[in-house]
Amino acid sequence: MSIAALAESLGISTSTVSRALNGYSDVSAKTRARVEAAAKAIGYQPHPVAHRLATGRTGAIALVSSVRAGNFLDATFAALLSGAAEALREQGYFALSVVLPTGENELAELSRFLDGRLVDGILLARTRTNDPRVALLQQRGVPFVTHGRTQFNEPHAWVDTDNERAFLLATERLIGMGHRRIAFINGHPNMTFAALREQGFRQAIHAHGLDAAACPVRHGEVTAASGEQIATELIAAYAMDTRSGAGNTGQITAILCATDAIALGAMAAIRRAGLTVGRDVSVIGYGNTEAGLYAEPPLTTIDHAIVDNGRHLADLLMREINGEPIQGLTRLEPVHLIARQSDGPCVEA
Amino acid sequence: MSIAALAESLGISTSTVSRALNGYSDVSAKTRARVEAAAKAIGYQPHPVAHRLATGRTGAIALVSSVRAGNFLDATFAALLSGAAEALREQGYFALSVVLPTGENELAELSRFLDGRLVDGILLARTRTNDPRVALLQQRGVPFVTHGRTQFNEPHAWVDTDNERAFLLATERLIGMGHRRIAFINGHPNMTFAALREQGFRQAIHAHGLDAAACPVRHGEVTAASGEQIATELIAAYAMDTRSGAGNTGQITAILCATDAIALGAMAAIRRAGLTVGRDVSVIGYGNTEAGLYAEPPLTTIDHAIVDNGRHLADLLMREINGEPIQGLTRLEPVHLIARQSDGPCVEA
DNA sequence: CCGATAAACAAAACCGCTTTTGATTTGATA
DNA sequence: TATCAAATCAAAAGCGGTTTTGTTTATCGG
Repeated sequence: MSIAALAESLGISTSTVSRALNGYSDVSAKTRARVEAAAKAIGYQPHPVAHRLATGRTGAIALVSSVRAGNFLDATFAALLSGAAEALREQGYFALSVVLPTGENELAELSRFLDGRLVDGILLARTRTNDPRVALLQQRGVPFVTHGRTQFNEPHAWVDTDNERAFLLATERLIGMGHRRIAFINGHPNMTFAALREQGFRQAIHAHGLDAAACPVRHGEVTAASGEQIATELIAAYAMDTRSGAGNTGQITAILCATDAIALGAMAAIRRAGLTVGRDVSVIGYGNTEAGLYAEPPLTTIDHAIVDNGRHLADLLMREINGEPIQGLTRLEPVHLIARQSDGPCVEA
Repeated sequence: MSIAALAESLGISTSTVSRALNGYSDVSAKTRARVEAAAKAIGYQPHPVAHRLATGRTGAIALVSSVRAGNFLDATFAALLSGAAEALREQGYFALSVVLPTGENELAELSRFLDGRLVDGILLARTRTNDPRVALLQQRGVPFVTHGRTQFNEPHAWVDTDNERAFLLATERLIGMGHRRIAFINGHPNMTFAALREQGFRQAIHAHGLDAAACPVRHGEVTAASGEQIATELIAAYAMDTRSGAGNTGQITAILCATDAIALGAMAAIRRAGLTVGRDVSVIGYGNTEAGLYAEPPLTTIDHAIVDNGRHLADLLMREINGEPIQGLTRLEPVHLIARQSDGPCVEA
C-alpha cells in the first residue's frame, strides 16, 4: 500500500498525507486525525527504501569488527552487539553487525560497506592505537563511536573499559601476595587495549619498586594456543620451577594474562611443566568468561560489564547523530577484579 | 556524482548511460566504451539507495539468530557468520548479522526487520523443530536458508551438520570402551540439533542393547553452568562413585554432552564430587571449542567445520535467490570425533 | 527504389517517498 | 470593507536510479 493509494482513498494529496503523518504543522487537526486513522486501519507503512532515498537516513547502525581470516568473532564482540542492539532497538534503529577481514583488504572492505549506505553510523570494535579505520570514518564524515580508544588518531567519540586500572589492580594484587617476579602475556601492542593494559602493569611494577628485568612482557594472539606457547617459553627461559630450591633466582611466580583465553593456555603450560596453578604459579586473566569460571582451578579474572559497554556505545552514537559535539562523547567504564583460585600467596615469600 | 551529471558530461541521455553500464544490448560498442571510460575516470557508482528503490534488490543478506536476553551470541554463530560473509563477499553481497530477542517479541522483531527491507534474504541460525520464524519467512516469501533443520514446518532450504550421526558415533565410542551406563546432558529438545543428537544417542543405546533406564537423558541450557548443575544432580541421583565397590549397581560411568560448554560444567561437577574425569567418569562434548582443547584433561569432542557450514549456507541462498527450486537446496555436513583425554575405558569393565 | 527491420539512442514513466513552493481560503485588523 | 497574515492544502520538484516505450537513422532484401 503506497502513500498515493492512501491519499487517493482519502481524496487528498500525497503531500498532505506525508505531512500529516510526519508531524508537520500546516495540517489541520481534523485532517491529521483522518489520515492517521486511515493509515492505522490499512496498516500503512512508508516504503523504507523510498523513505531512505528521500531523507538520506537509513535507520540502521552497524557494529563493525575486524577478524583475521580463519579466526572468528570473540565473545566480547557478541556481548557488545547484544547490548548495543537492545539500546538501538529502543530508539527505533536496527542494529546490524559486520565483519571485516583484517589485512590489506580491510580498509577497502570498510569503504565498500560505507559506499553501500546501509547504515547511518558505525560502532567500531577492537580499536587500535593507530587505527586506519578511524581515519577513514573521519575522512568520510560518518558518525561513529569506537569501543576502545586510539592513541594516534584525531579525537573521536569512544567507550572503553578502564584497562589501565584493571591491570594496575591485578598486578598490585599479585604484588600484595608477595610475588616479585611477574610475567605479563599481552596481546599485540598495536591494539589499544593491550597498550593500556601494559601501561597499568608497568605502572604497578614501577610503583612498588619491582625489578623490571624480572617482570617480562610478551606479546601474542589473544588465544589459548598463543598463551600456552608463550607461557611454555617463559617457563623454559626463566626456569620457573619453584620446587628446586634456593638455587633458582630468576623464576617467575605469577603470570598475568591479557585475556581469559590466554590464561587458559598459560594454565595448560604450567600443568604440563609439572607445576600447580595457584600454588606454584599464580595466573590472572581478564574478561570473566565462562571458560575461565569453569577452568580448574577457577580463574581469577577481571570483569568488565561488556553488555553495558555496548549499550553505552549506542547511546553515544545516538547523541553524535543528533548533533552533539564529540568532545563530550567519551566514557570510561569501571572494572573489578573477581578473585578465584588460580592465584595465591607467593610460595617463596 | 549522479548518473545525470555523467550523462550530461558525455552529451547523452541517462537511460543510455544506465543501459551501457548495465550490459544491455541496444548500446553501440563505441558508446559503451565511452561511458565506461568516463564512469571509471570519475569513479561513478550508482547511488545504492536509488538503485535499491528502482530494482527492489538491496545486495545484502542477514544472518539472523535469536538470543535470550542477558545471554549473548555463541561461538557457533560467530563462525557461521565468518564463513557466510566470506562467501557472500565473493558474490558482491554484503553480509550482515542480526540478533533477535527470544520470547514474545521475537516474531515481531523479525517482522520489523523484514519490513525494513535491508536485505534480500535471510540465513537463520539455531533452528527449532517447530520454528515460527521459518513459518513467518515462508509466509512473507523471503528467500532463506536455515542452519539446522525443522521437523514440523513446511519444506525449506537448509544446511545442517549430521548431529544424529555425531552422537551415534560418540555413544558407540563410549560403549566400545565398555561403558554401559551413559548419561546424556542435552539442550532443550525444541531445538532441532538437540532432538537429533538425542536420536543418535538413543539409537546407539538401543542398537547395542543397553538398559535405557540406566542411560538417563537430561535437558537444559547449553552452558557450563547448566551442565554443572545437571551433572551434579546426576551424580547425586545415580551415586556415581565408582570407588565404593561392588555395592553400587546404578552408577553412571560416562556423560555425553550436547556441547563443549556443557561438558566443561560436567567436568567441574565430577571433580567436585572427588572423581577423576577420564578415569572414573568419561566425558565427551561437541563443537571442538578452544576451551575444550585447553580443559584439564583436554576434552574429547566432535568437530563440525562450522565455518564451512556458513559458506554453504550462503551458497544455497544465492542459488535460491537465482530461482533454483528449494527441493534440492539441502546439505548435510560431515562430522568427526576428536579423541582426547576426557574419556577412557570403563573402570568397571 | 521502397518498405520492413534492426540498431541506437532519447524521452518518459516508474520506484515511493519528502520537502519546497505556490495557491486558495479564512480570519483578524485597520 | 479593503488588506494583510495565517492556516491549509495541492502541485511540483526533488532523491537517483532503472526500464519501458517511442523515435530516428541506417541497413537490407525484394
